[in-house]
Amino acid sequence: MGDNYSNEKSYMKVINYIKSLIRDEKLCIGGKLPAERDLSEMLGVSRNSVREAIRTLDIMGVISSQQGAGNFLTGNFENNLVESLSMMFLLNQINYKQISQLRRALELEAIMLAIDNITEEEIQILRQIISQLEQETEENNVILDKRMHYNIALASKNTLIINILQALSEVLDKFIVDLRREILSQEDTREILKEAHIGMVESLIERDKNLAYESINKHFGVIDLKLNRDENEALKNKD
Amino acid sequence: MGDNYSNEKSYMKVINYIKSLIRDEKLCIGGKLPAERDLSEMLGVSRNSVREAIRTLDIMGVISSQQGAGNFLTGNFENNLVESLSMMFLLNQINYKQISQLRRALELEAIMLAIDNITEEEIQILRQIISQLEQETEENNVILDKRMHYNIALASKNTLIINILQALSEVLDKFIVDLRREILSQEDTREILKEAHIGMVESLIERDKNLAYESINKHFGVIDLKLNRDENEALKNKD
DNA sequence: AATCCAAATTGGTAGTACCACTTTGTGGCT
DNA sequence: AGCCACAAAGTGGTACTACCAATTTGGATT
Repeated sequence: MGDNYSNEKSYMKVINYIKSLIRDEKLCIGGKLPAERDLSEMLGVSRNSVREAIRTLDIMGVISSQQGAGNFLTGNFENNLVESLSMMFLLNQINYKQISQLRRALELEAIMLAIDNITEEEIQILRQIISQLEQETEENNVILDKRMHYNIALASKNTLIINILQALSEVLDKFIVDLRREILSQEDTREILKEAHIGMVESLIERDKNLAYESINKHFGVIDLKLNRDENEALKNKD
Repeated sequence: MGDNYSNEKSYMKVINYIKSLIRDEKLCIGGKLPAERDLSEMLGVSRNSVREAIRTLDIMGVISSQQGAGNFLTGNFENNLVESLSMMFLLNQINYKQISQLRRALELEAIMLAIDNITEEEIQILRQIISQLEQETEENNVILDKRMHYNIALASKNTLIINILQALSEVLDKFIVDLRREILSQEDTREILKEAHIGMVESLIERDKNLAYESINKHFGVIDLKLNRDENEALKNKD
């Protein structure tokens, strides 16, 4: 009966209000939200509820809080993805293999889009990274590796894919330092990986989608090999 | 100086504590979290802070709150993704095209994985959906379309990809009902889409990755066409 | 043994008070 | 006039209390 609409949770009122501010362009990125006490009064909810909403938007990456200054609309979503993926990991809902498969799909799409959209400057950056790969310290290789993938993603010009790839990279850093290090420390796999990387950059220079496809395959072939071996060992340990 | 480590925000203490419960397997999916008042006392923080943490985990999809009963560990992450993507939309950080590109990448990976992993039962389900596509009501087509994509995703056995695709589908539903309806209401595009769908199922039956690739291309070719046309019209309207 | 109702439990919300940090503005100094 | 310092105001961070609303629990009644 009583359609009094008050079933809406208080903190949702706040979130929806902030959404409406964004929609009506009364609030833009970088802008400052009304003070918590003001929001509280305006919407007729307690400051607790306001803060629950703010905290939520904070974790989502929509806003960032600065004590003493205010809450500001930002729009950094990578961190949110990292948190979510970490949680999925913790809950055993995903494993390395699934992340690797997702990453493979996105890297492939990214490089294909990059071939269509990359600029001359972006190619220069990649050329430079590749040439630096020659003076290989193990430590440097990890950094250069990440920088290369990141720059290819950037060239795709797809914010969403860039963000997700970045988040995946961070999660992998957090959970499988060992695997990355192992791959890079072995002569043979490192060599294949290097070939794959060079192939990827080459494909961007030549706008060669077939080469891109092959290179991505080569790249993730190495990783899958390791993952499958780890999986088998895990199974053996169960006996 | 004062490395007193108390810089950690109170609500982060709570989140980390819950994470540790999960890590130590003292808390499993479906399990009930300690009561808010207990958490508050245990960790030496106010109930406010506990609630900010709980709310955050709630929005992330990690837990779900039931008034009077308790907070329970769930692990439904789709909703979180939907919220985040909606926000990115609102903030104009992403557009239809980028979502479509991401979806294309995931659909492709999903069908490739499905070819390797699909079971006989899952194929039967898809066969049935395809045959139902013949008796085409516009309304039904939308539903069947979604069901088909979802079942292919399921067959990939990659939770992460399944979740993201599901989230993308919901976001698209929320924001571009018109586009979907338009594509399905036009004789020519609908026909191509149907061919693509049949091709996708066919490729799963025959374990034919080339056909899968072609079919995905055909499928998203239709969508991209519409998107590009919309984009051009938007540009024209700027004059 | 099954049912029902009251009490305890637990999440949802409001309000107040105070701390910590930042911004602002005012007054005094050069 | 311009600069600096310091006080005041503004704002997020946290704690505590009180009460409401829904669920669960457990004992009394049948």
